[in-house]
Amino acid sequence: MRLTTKGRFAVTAMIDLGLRQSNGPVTLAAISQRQQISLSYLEQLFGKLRRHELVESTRGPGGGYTLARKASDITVADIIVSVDEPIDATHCAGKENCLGEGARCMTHDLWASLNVRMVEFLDSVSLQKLVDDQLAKGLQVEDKPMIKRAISAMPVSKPIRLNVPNSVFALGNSFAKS
Amino acid sequence: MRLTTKGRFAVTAMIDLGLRQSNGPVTLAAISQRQQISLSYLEQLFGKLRRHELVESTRGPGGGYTLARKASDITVADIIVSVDEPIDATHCAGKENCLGEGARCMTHDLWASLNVRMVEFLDSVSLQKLVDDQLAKGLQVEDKPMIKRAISAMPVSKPIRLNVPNSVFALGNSFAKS
DNA sequence: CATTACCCGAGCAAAACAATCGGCTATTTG
DNA sequence: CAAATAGCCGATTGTTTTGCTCGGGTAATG
Repeated sequence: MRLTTKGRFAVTAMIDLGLRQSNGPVTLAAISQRQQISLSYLEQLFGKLRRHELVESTRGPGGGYTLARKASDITVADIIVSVDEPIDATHCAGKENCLGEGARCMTHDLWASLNVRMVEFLDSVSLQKLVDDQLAKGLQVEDKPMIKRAISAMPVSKPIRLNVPNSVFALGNSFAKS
Repeated sequence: MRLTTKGRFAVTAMIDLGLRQSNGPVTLAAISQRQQISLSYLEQLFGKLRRHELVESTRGPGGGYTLARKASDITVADIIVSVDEPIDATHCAGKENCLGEGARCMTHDLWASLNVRMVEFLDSVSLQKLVDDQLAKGLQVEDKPMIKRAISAMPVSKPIRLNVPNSVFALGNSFAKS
C-alpha cells in the first residue's frame, strides 16, 4: 500500500459522499466544487472505486454516486487500495531468490509484515468514523431539497487551477524524538 | 507523511545497518550489495539520515555508518520523515480559507487527524523491533573479523541494474471486506 | 601519497501524479 | 422525440518524484 495525495483525494471525496448521500446520489461536479478536486480526476478515481464496489452510480439527471454499502463497512484501507491499485510488491516481486543465492533479500518478510500492520491499522478506521469526526467538528451539511434533481442553480465560481506541488500525509517532523 | 519505496529503501537499509553495526561501521557499498540498492541512491538517503541525526559517519578506510542512537530509540516514522522530507501539507497549505468562503475545506482537520494517527503508529514501531524480527526469522549475520578494515576481498558481482517498476507497501486487496 | 569511503551536486530516464480534452452512453424530463 | 444531465472512457499532456549515474571532491588510514 502506498500513501500519497491520490489516496488522500479519494478518502476526502468519499467522506464528502458519506456526508451527503442521504439526500440521494451525489454528483462528482458537486464534490469537485466543495473539495476543489478536478472533475476529470474524480471521474478516474470513482471509476476505480466503482470497480472495487465501494460506490454505485446512477446515470442521468438526478444521478450521481452513492456508497455501495454502509459507511461503517468501508475502511480507509479499502479506499486506498482501490485507487492505488495493485502494482507489484516487494521490489523482488514474488521471487524467492532475489539475490540468486540462499540469502534471499529480507525485504520480503520485513516489508510484508510492516505492510500487514499498516493495513490492519488503516482497516481499523471506518469511513463512518471519519464522517462522524467531521460532523463532530461542527461541519453542517446543507439540507438540500429532497425532490430529486433540484440543484442546478449556483453561479459556479471558476474552477481555479490550483496545481499544488503536492504531497500527502505530510507533517513537519515536529514529532521527532527529542 | 508519505509512504513510498523511498521510505522503504531507507528502512531496509537501516535494518541492515542495525543488524551489523556491532562489528563497527558498515559501508554503504556493503549495504548496496546485500540489499540491491544503488550505491549513489544510498548515499543520498544516508545524507538525509545523517542530517536528521539518525546515523553517524566515519570517513576513511574502515569507515562507514553507525546508528547515532540505540536502535530502540529510532522509529520507523523517524526514518521515513527523514528521507521524505518536509514538503507542505494539506493541499491548501496552511491557509484557513481554501475555498474563499467560510466553508474551509475539511481536508485540513481531516487529514491532519488521520495523519497524526498514522504517525503515532509508525512511531510505535522501533528499529530494534524490526531488527529482532529479522533475527527471529532465522537470518544469521555473518560474523566478520573484528579487526577494523578487513573486508575488501569479495569478487563483487556486477551491480545488476534491477530497475523495478516500483511501488511499496503494496499488497493485493486480498483483505477487502467480504 | 595512494587507497578507502564518505560527501555533494548536477543531470537524466522513467514512472507516477494531476489534470485536460473529446466523445460516448444511459436516464430523466419537457 | 429532443434536450439536458451526468456517468463513462480513453488518449494526451505537463509537472513532480523516483531511482540512478556521473564526476568530482574531502577526511582518514597506512
